[in-house]
Amino acid sequence: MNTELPKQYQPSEVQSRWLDYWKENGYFDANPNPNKKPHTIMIPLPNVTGALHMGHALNGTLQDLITRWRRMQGYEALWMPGTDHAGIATQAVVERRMFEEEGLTRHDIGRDALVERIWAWKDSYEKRILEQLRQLGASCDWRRTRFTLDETCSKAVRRTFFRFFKDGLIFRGKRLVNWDPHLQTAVANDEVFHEEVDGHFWTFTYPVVEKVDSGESIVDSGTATTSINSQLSTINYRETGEKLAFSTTRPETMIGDSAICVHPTDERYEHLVGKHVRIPVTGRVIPIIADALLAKKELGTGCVKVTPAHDHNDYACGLRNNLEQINILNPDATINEHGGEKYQGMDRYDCRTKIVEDMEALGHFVEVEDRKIELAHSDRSKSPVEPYLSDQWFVKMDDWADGKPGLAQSAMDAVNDRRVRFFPQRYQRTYLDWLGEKRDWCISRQLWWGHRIPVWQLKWGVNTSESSENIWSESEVVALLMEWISESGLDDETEVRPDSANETILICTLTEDADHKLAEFAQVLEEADKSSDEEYGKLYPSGPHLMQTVLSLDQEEDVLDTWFSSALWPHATLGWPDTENNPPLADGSSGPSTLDSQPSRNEVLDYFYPGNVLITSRDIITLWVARMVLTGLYNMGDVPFSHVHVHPKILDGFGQTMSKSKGNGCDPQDLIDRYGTDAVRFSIASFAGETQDVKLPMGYECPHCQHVVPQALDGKGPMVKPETVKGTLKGTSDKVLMPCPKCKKESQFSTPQYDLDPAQPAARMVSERFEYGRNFCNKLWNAARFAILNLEGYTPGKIEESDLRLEDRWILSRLSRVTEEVTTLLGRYQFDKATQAIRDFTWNEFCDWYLEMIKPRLKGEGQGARDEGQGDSEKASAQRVLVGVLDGLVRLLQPFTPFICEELWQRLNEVAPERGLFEPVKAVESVMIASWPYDVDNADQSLFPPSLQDDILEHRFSRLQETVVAVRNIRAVYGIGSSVPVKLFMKCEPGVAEELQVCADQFENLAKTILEAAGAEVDRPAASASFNLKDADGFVPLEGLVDVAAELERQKKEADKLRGFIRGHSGKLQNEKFVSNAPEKVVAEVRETLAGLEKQLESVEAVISQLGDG
RNA sequence: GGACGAUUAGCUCAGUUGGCUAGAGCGCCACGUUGACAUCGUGGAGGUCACUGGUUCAAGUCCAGUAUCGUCCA
Repeated sequence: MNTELPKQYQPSEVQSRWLDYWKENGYFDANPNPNKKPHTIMIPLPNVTGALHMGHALNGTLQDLITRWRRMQGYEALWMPGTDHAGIATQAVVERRMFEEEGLTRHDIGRDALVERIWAWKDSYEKRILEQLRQLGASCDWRRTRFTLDETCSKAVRRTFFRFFKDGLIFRGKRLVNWDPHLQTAVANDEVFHEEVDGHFWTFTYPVVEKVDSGESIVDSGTATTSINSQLSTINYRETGEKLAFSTTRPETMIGDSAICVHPTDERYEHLVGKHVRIPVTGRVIPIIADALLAKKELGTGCVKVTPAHDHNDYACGLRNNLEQINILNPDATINEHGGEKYQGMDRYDCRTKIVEDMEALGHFVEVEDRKIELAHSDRSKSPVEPYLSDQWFVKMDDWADGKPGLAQSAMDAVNDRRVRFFPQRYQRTYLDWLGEKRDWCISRQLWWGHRIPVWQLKWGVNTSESSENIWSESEVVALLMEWISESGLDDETEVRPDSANETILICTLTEDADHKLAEFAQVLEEADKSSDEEYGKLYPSGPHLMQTVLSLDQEEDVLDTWFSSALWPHATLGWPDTENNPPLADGSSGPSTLDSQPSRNEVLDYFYPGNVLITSRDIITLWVARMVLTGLYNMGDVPFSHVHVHPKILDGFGQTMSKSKGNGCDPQDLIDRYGTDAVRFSIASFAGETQDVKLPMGYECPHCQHVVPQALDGKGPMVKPETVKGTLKGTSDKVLMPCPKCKKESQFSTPQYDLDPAQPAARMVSERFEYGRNFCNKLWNAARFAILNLEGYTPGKIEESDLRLEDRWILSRLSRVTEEVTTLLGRYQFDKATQAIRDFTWNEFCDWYLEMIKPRLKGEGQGARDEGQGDSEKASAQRVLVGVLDGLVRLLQPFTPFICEELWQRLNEVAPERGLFEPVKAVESVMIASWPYDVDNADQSLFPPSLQDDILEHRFSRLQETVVAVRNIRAVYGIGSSVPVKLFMKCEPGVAEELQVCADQFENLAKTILEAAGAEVDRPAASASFNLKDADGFVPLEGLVDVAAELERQKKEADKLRGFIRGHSGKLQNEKFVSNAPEKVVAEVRETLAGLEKQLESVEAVISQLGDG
């Protein structure tokens, strides 16, 4: 490897080498270590639905940055990797693909076969996801990689559910859910999107009816015969002749109407409240109610129909007014028995048509208008969802009856008393507001992919038609069950609770073993010959009347909400609930132990829990973050992390969120291949500020001619595609070719909508914004290249104070500040500012000034060489400082750009294995394990301690910089080439003059300028251009070159500028109120500034008058 | 509908508790390539800080309202 560095940084060559090296040395591994403090980050587990996108790249970069930083700070830093089975999302994606490619539905192949296919999908994407993370340089402890359905996580899920169940926190209830009739599952709110569709807005009437006195005969009004268990069904009604008009977009729901609602203050209907109407198509009679929240006077007729079982607002209204909830749909969205003979079995949309016809025929149709309707769609199946009343399982979030804080409150308390802190802080509000509602958590999903709800239901009923007198009571069944459980040795693994409302006994199981035994039991119950006393006698040893009782035992079909398992991530991954053994590693072992004897406790859990920071995006603060905190408190008695950093979202160039369906997503690998991992990481870190989301204009680079085709919106909606592609892409599965506007050749283009054909040329995604990072890496590379080229003859050695020249002291002062600043900024998760601080230092200070200034010394041509023949020692000290600074810089950058830093560290190890400012030592074998250059707890012991920081020196240096810039400016204005020497005269105080003289050699070096004279006695030479600083005036004689008129113009402009500032400042000082009200310090500052400005103006005016004379 | 955020140079963004001449990167213009880097260097142009009011000696910054955009929750 001892070859010269190439002129350009070539990332791909470097990356694979160091990934292997790090892995071989186990630098990513974290083990319990009593000599170090732990630092734990749990990855926001990516879904195995698909490959990682830019959001993941951002998320991963920041976590890796913090992990690498903490590792260098001496923490035992664990970054726990893993993936989420993502229930609905993954099942849907597999089902969709299966249907598209083979025309099969899940019902065609069955539960086991589908689950098998999903596992295959999971295996393939998990592999891809983990590889993507590796390519990003993620320093996860890969041995500990977890998956939410693996054995370790499953145990945690079962234990948690079991504990919830035992504590009475699990219950079953009916809730209005978003029902996806296509997938036949409930869909979470966040899995629903709204889309405008063409619809109709019908207006109908219901006839008002009144009770018929008992005994009076009924005239043509029907009875509420179809009503369900309503007392109304036994009462007769007749029409009063009045009609109530209302509008609806879903006429079929009138089958399930429970009321008509008006506003309480609506005078038009005041007299009708409390009366009834009849639903013409079913004949059912329902009340007219008043509800201020549901009805709006000014909207339409002011009347609305209320269908509590099929509309979210109506549901709430139904609860407020104690209305009946009438479910009218089957799971496939056909009408159920409440439709009666006329409608039962019809699809909801067919029924809608039929009802409209019937209403019209019955004379209750008023009008219809076309209207755009916001319709909820399932994100997974893309089909409309129906609000639907169904049986679901819940976790109770509310407080206990005795006022003890419940799960939600405990998680709120943790944030309120700052055990968990949000960065930026404003996000804690999202968390607290959401938890504050204390809504019960619906944890059941009607899916096949996931953790099956570990509950069995035991039902009992009558065996024969003979007599039900002797049927067992609930307590008798429970007693029998308990006896069986005890005999089976399942006392600790099951929990039994009667669910009287559903005439069911619930049995929660903790283990698979218990499930097996219950399954066997169920089998026996099913097969038992109910007529054989002998058989039954074995089963049910007690009681002679069992022949009348039949038992059935079924396992719950639903699976748990994905968030149930991910809520446990922070402790489940560490092996909880096993508190006695370390969690298994990938190789099956339990990893190194700090205990000599056989471990008797789970050290990994003890050591790494609670974690330190969760780094995530804001859209899962509620669904995930809040639930991790509450399960952590519930299971572990402690919060899962003390900080939550919420980073920005990545948007496309049009400010839209990236998504697969919009086609604007981007595989980070495209960018990594194009710009290099470090460049991508550095750029991403620079984007990660506190307020703004990240807008990324993207383009596609033509593989033939490298022309970049920008992304464009498709003109109608949010779809994004290369601007040369005509037409819409939505719903297309054919691969679309993109013509290049420049070379006219076609290529595929990178899109999340389908996989590229690797055999064909493809236009990959590019974005100018990543050139920021690429250019920076190249700059750093070349700075290091320069240093290494100039280290010939380097010897390690302590740097004496007397060896340090102005630029050395300055760069050390600056580096000390920057290391301190970056440390502070990272501690606050201000990645954008940290990145900028490092870039500015590297580019604008280290490269632009320091490297330029030491070039003469490195060549043995410094001032010392000329004046005193000290060339060798000057060179040696320059090399030592250079190596020291570069060493520090590489350390500082390692968390941001690990690959280039490792490469440079290794190169440095070859040419300067021993280095360090004050005590040169042999450098460690990898920058990953080098120490962080700023020690927070012990600043004085830092590599670049604060004692190096020197305000006065930095001020002196600024003057040098300003002088050089001013001379360069004059060169540019007068078109004097940089190789033509010029002379410089500086008029200033003697002290300043002395300081200028000290760095005279640098004027020559940096600006090819000879400092002829400096001091108070200096006069403006004739025919010179001039400039002025705060404490000095500079003159550059330009014999023959100076254009008097132009120079006069330049100086007058300068004078005008100064006068403007002076006006502003003196205005302030003349303002009585300012002088009396503003703080003394501010007033003094203004005075001082004004004095300086006036002095400068004086100088400029002197020059102007001379020019005028000349 | 509620909460939060944003609106500053052509583009993407910084701008601390109000306080000296509002900054950066990219892009643009001019000049510059015999050894660190053209993924570069030097210099420069470019901003009524969305709008309207208010508070203040002083507002990009604080307050109120308006407009537009975004996110989350309903």
